[in-house]
Amino acid sequence: MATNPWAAHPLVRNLENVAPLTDASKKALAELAMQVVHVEADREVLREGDRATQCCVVLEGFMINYKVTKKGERQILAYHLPGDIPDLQSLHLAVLDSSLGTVTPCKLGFVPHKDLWEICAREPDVGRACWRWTLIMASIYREWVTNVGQREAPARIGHLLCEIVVRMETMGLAEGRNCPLPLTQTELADATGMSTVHVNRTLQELRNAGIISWKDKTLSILDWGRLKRIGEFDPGYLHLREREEVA
Amino acid sequence: MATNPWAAHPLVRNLENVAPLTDASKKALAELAMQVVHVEADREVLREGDRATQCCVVLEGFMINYKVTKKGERQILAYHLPGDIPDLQSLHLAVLDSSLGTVTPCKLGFVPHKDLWEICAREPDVGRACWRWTLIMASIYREWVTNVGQREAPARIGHLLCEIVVRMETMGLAEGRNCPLPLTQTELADATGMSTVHVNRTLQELRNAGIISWKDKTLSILDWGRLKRIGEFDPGYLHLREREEVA
DNA sequence: CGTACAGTTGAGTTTATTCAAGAAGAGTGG
DNA sequence: CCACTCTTCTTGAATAAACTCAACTGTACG
Repeated sequence: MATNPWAAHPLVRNLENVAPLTDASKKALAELAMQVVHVEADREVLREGDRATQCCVVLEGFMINYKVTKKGERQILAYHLPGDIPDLQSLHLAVLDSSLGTVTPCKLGFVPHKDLWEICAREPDVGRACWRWTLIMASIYREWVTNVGQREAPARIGHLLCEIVVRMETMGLAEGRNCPLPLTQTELADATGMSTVHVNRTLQELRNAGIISWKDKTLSILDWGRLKRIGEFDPGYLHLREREEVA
Repeated sequence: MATNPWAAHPLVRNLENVAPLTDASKKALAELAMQVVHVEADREVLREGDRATQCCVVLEGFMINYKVTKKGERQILAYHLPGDIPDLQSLHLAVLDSSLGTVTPCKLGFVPHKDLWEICAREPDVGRACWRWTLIMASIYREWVTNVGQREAPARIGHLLCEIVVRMETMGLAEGRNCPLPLTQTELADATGMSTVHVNRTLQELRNAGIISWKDKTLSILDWGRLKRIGEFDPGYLHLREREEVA
């Protein structure tokens, strides 16, 4: 399978991680017609309230899903890596309930809903993978509610860092415990519901304890065991290794 | 449609709110074979880590979905009303990432995954409604992340109360702005990530301001406009009125 | 009448926030 | 290469929000 040319396509690679796909499905996914657009860093791509008729596939770069409160505070809801379809739910929920933006410069592919409906109907395993992917996202949201609702600062930051590293590794974007982390402390703050000042001080604690290092947009986990413990991180909610166990 | 005998079935009623169903689908849903079980209040029905081979339909009563942290704190992730299938995601994610429990005494119906797969394959509109329902739940989680992450105490409580009232009304369980609320302040605290003491004081603020009253397990919204404003509540994320607009 | 649980209150403490200012980089144009 | 700007990161100090602890009230129920 890995020798197939389609396997290199980020979308194929991502959905294959979610559920097994037939060769026909992989081919069809890789050959989906996309309108490719390059977007610079820190741009809003879709806004809460917009009505979608197409989906956005991340081909290169790092995106975020977020809401803005009445008081102007931003809550980041998810990070999206290449291969993700951040607005896949718009297939069924046409009106967006959150916004989508770039963190780094991104290469995006837009696919009409119609084409996605067709491929889901023609290749049932693609439909299954898509549904399953949205369910995994829901599971991640549940974990985030818990993170923000119950854990204190070091655990919140620790948990988030663990999640990012694991997801990066799954997509082959991280080696060992080193991983690109093109985020600002402000973005970490908006994801964990903390002030930037507090994030800064919490990161210093983790650094001074020799648990992480983070410079030049690269995060290194120096003591994975301790970070996991501090962040109460158990990767079960990512549902990574259940593929073969499900019908 | 409302005159059909199946329309009274809570499951039919709920899924019909989510997406349009054919008469054949409604009949099939209402006739699903269920193992009916009565469970008393405050019981754990499914535990995080369990492996599911069936789904749980709420027929009567009030359930919660929750996680317990290493430190023993509980985070409530969702409230479930009659007609809900709180663990519908287990169709694709066999290992549960959160627990399920009763708040009030409940009547539950258990349906094997196999039967649900069959009905989804046979009646595509049921499959669509199920997927859409899980996506609406994901949208609610996104709103909760924002609620817990960004809003301060009065807004958190206000927002949660607004959501519960609206969802109750949608299921025909609330009249006007009065609504059964069989929760303790502790359960409100575990849903909003606050201490019970702080919930208590925040509720008193809302009561003293003449915005709500809450006694005998019944919540009354005395000033809906003000509660909405305090809670920054915009029901768009519940995706209630998009049915006809989606393919 | 006693027990259990939910709700309430007060006081002290902790955690995190806000505000403000300075240091360190990265990128730009002269 | 330097000066300039912009953003990010860092630090200190005052403030505010929320938590913990502990006691006490009320109510339901056997």
